[in-house]
Amino acid sequence: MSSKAKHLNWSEGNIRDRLAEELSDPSRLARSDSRNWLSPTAPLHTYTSTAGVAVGQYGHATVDVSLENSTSGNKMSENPLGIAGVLSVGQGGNTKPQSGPQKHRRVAANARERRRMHGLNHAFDKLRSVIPSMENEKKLSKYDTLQMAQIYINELSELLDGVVQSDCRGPRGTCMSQDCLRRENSIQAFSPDSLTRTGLVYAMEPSQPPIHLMGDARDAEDTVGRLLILSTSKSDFSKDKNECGGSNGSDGESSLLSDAEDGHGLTH
DNA sequence: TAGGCCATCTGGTCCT
DNA sequence: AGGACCAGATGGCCTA
Repeated sequence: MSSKAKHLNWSEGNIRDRLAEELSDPSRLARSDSRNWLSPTAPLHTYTSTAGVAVGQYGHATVDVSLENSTSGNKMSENPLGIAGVLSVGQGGNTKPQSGPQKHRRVAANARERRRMHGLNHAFDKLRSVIPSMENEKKLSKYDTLQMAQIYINELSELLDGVVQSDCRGPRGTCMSQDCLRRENSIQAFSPDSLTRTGLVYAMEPSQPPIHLMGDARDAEDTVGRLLILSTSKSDFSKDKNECGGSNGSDGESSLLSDAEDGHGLTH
């Protein structure tokens, strides 16, 4: 099994174990609170490039990477000409020569863009850190991270719904609106097609009818309980991703649109 | 060696 | 005007 496929070896038990772990230690939950991530008092983090080179320290919105220090593991920045030198060469190829002020603005814009992307990568790292995954595994790609997060969140929602339901089993009509809406959304993300898209296959008892839950009054817990998330081969995963419209979803708009049209794409 | 993933540069657009 | 955001282009690294 490939490393990526092993990443996808999620089971309900895996996720529930992870959740139980989180619940058993309130401090972990606090650390996992996304509101804390956005706190201006968040500690500085050292961003480490894929080559293991620290390229800057930043707390959210207070990133400060000087042009001189903004080297990274990427070979681009190892150009002896430095960042400014690369400018004249131009990544895009047909870069017009720029005069002093223009060049300075471009250099500043490049630095801002780098910081922005580093912040984005840091956010991805934070997201990866709260997603259950196999130990000593290769890092999830960005695309995989988003897919996994979606599944994880939906699973947590299901668990939460289970807890809430056991606590407040009132008259059917009283807790329908919000709760049921959320459950429908959760189940929607677990539809067979969405699992296939994320490289997960589903299995259910052969006697059970196909799952098309949107607008269906089928009991959520019963249905989710019949879902068994299995690992799949990387080739299947790649194929599915291709069918989804891109190798890594970087064609974003089109693939997301097609997902949305199907009714179970990434929720925005 | 091809394909996947990523970092970076770049120019355009939108927003404040 | 300047910054944030976005998508396209490019090239490097890694793996099957």
